[in-house]
Amino acid sequence: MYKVNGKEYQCSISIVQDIFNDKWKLGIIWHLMDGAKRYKELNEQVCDITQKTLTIKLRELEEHKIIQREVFAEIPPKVVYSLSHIGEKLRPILHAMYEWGIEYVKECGEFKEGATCESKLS
Amino acid sequence: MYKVNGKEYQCSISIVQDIFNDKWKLGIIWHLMDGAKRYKELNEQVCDITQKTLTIKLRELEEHKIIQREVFAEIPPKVVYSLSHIGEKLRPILHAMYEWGIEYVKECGEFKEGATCESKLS
DNA sequence: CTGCATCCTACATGATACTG
DNA sequence: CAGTATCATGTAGGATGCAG
Repeated sequence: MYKVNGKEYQCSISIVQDIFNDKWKLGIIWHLMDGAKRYKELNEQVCDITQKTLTIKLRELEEHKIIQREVFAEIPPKVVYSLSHIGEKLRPILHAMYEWGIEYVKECGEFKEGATCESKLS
Repeated sequence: MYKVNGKEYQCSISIVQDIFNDKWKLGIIWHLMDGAKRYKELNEQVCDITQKTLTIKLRELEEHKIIQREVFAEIPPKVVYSLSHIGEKLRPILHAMYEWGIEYVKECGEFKEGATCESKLS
């Protein structure tokens, strides 16, 4: 039995399931793997996400301590988000997911030209 | 640009996001990593899932070719589910998620006795 | 630029009962 | 045993406008 963020889980895999059970968090983390980014950059790079949803998801990731939020006292405002220590440890998992996706397309789908999302496999 | 299962994706990571964006699929796959299992076994082992939802998720995983469904012509009925070739390739990813979950609890949560879900890290 | 406040809807999931 | 059939519900997410 594990207890995190006020919830109880039977298995550590269900923690991961629960945290990432939405449409956006993986994509946000994926883009933060480039390095720290501003709100607007994320808004542009995470395809089709609305401002409202981006804000909510960033807050959730921050509460879960997977990302950090840094505010600069400037005009106009500047806020930068980056992966935390534990967030950084997601990197190999996201890489593996990325590669699995490629494999999956090879077996079950089609590949088209013009993929816009570079691999981040530095 | 990728096209799988009738949908288009900008990035292979979004394929993975889309496929596993629900409350149950990771858990189902996790339990199938033990080996092939019957409907009832899954119903018991995937905590708190209802029959209706289990059926829906198994159908989706089958459509996506991540699991296989095998029917035995017996009375009473016997149906067995198992990971497909591409499904098997999720194994290291789930393992990594499991371990990340442990790390996450160490940093951000509490550990209690009585975790019921063995690690499957044979 | 970085948000928040509303309003709204679709869909994922749950509860329960039933069947070949 | 392995599912369907109904009914009900919460909430994630979208659209839009406003604010410091």
